[in-house]
Amino acid sequence: MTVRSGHDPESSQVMDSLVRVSFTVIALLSQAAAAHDLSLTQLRVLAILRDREPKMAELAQYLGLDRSSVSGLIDRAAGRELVRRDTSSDDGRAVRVSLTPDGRRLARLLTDEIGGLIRPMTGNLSPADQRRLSVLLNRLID
Amino acid sequence: MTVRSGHDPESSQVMDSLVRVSFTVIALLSQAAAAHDLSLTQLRVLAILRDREPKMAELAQYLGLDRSSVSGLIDRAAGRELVRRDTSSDDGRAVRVSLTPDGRRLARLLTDEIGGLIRPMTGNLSPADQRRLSVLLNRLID
DNA sequence: TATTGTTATACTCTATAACTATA
DNA sequence: TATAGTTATAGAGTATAACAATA
Repeated sequence: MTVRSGHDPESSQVMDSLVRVSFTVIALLSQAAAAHDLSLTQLRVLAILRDREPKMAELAQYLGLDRSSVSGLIDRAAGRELVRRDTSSDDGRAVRVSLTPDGRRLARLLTDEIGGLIRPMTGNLSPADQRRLSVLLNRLID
Repeated sequence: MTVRSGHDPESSQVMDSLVRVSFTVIALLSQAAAAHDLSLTQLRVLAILRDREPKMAELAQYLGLDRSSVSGLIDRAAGRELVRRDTSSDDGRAVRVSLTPDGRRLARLLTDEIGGLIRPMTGNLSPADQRRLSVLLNRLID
């Protein structure tokens, strides 16, 4: 995936390295997920639910997916006992999703394994360069 | 997607920003592809074929997919006249894949549109910082 | 026999449209 | 009526296994 477009060479080069690194990182995440028979999307579900117990519509919002797609995702995750559906007490229509103990354990394990996969890349940099990279990356998304 | 693991804080922070930026970049690429009714994988196919005319097995290698999956991908891309299959002259079993003129036009257009989507992010950085970021990112993957 | 590519099959992911139940 | 969620359906992406053609 090369991004060439008739602009400043700095701009093209940084876009190019960004895209290449992004594909690499996402491939590592997918690999970690696949090792536990999870898709990248299911990995995202577990990551989101680590810090939240959203309603279905909120989860769909986080994931950027249609509510109907999330129904299927949660069906399959619940079938594996990774997540649980609870009907809301205040709104009889709403369904709140949360991690089961198994789901939380797997989420933690995945976090560690992903760290192990990415660290070989970042380990090429000195701690100071890691800080610099982190600052520059954060300025891209803040 | 947060990567926490009991190591140096620099290491965790850079991994975290890497993952977040990677998701953002991949989402932009998917968005650019979707605007032309392409999946991220089909976008990758077009990008790979810009510089190569691989055999099916080689293309599968580049994509990291099974040959059977690539058969379907190329079926659909060929159905849209974006790519062409040619039987190899030297090996009667092999099939060589290449972009059609339409495919090449679309690949070029996508390159420009992706640049337009990513530049707002990188535009926050000075040319000097862009160079620094590029150097640091390249050290992750070289 | 081994390799290249395709096909058959099955499953996940995703969206759209139609539906149920609740507000 | 409007909203939350599910279901039905369809299509893309993916892998595994079985196959035909060629080496």
